[in-house]
Amino acid sequence: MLEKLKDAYHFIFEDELLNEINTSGQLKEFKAGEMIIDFGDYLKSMPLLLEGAIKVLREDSDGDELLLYFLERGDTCAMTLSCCLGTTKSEIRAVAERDTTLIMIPIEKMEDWTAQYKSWRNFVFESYHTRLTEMLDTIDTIAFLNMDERIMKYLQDKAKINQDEVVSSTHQQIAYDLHTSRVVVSRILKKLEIEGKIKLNRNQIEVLDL
Amino acid sequence: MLEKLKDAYHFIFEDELLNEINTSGQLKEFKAGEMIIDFGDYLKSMPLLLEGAIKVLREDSDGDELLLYFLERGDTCAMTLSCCLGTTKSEIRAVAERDTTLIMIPIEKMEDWTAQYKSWRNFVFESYHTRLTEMLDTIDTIAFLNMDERIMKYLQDKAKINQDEVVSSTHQQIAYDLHTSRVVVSRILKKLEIEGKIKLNRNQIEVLDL
DNA sequence: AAATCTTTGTAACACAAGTTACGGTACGCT
DNA sequence: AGCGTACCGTAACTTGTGTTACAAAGATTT
Repeated sequence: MLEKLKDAYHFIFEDELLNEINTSGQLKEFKAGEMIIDFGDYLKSMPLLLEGAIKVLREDSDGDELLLYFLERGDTCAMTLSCCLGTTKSEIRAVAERDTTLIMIPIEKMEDWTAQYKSWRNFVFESYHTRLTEMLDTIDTIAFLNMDERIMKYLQDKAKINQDEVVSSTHQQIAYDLHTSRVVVSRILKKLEIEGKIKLNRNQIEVLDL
Repeated sequence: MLEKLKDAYHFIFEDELLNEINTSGQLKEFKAGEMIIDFGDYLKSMPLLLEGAIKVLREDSDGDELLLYFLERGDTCAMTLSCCLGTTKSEIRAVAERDTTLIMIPIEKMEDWTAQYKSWRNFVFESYHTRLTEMLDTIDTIAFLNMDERIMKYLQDKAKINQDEVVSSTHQQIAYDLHTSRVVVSRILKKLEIEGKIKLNRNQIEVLDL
């Protein structure tokens, strides 16, 4: 574990802190598709992402979903972060986008480290900052783009996150993430294919325009 | 200034810190409608809200606006906060919603206080948390509500922020904030009036259903 | 009061996106 | 091979929202 940890975080944290994380953190693995956090969960530990990718979702009262953003190595879930501190319920759902390993840090440690390590404080602030920026981007996408553009952006993001220009999703799954209907997705995907931006196959979409 | 400061923040900060804020902070006043921060501004100080209210906007590449949220007494602009730390440009515009007084804190102080005062750290974390929550709410509103509901929510929020059930805005101003057109706003407002939820007058909308 | 400007109301139309419906095609299973 | 299921394509229609156009009502200036 220490190796993976150093691999991902040695730029950010000093050795002493890395060792602390190593001793008090707990390694957890999730298979692609597994749920990591659900709405309303109380969190007693904070996740640091070592490998893989996580997608973070929002849900409304009718159970309709909406993708917020993806998390990659080196990220932490800032929403979780603030939930930990406030011991409030989770406002989001987190699902493993692909096989993922993360370190769970007990929240008791967090306050100590915040007081003690400047690098930890910077990391926490940095995380909040990137998360806020990501949220702004999400808002821009929903508010200012039409569905064609949103789908294209979604595919590009997903290709990037999975480091694979072939996105393995059904039209229905995309529809859930973007809070629209399957028919709309199919229609627009076909249009994008005709425009030469993607190539369609069963369960697979090749993104040509990255 | 110290009085106002204590008035708004004595629950949160210890006396020592309040005194520090008092000596290094600078009082600023803005009239309703004045711009406080614009897109791309570099920030060399962080605002603490003493009195009044601020509205925070986002803008897309075409210059179209969208209201993100309102700030009240005791709030700070978490976007600004993270801009300060990263010394990056402002991603948002902040406009005085009504006459507003705030304290500008030089960013150099912030790091000292973060290391030194637990109450300051808590305040910063708390601010990030409420801001993220607010952003989630904004996303919910845009993604899951239709325009009727968005307008109603907007009016209720605005009435609350200004502590006045009469909202003094033109239809055009509302249209800008919600990123839609004046005609749409007029149409829906008329409908809401017929439903008995509001009462329309020139430049004024009385919110009956708070 | 006349002229002008701002704000609001309303109709008629355009268009993107959501819905319903149904057929076809690939895949897995027995 | 035959059957059932999941996935995809497409047409026809509805709905919500944006657009254009114009007129009327207040407010402001001259």
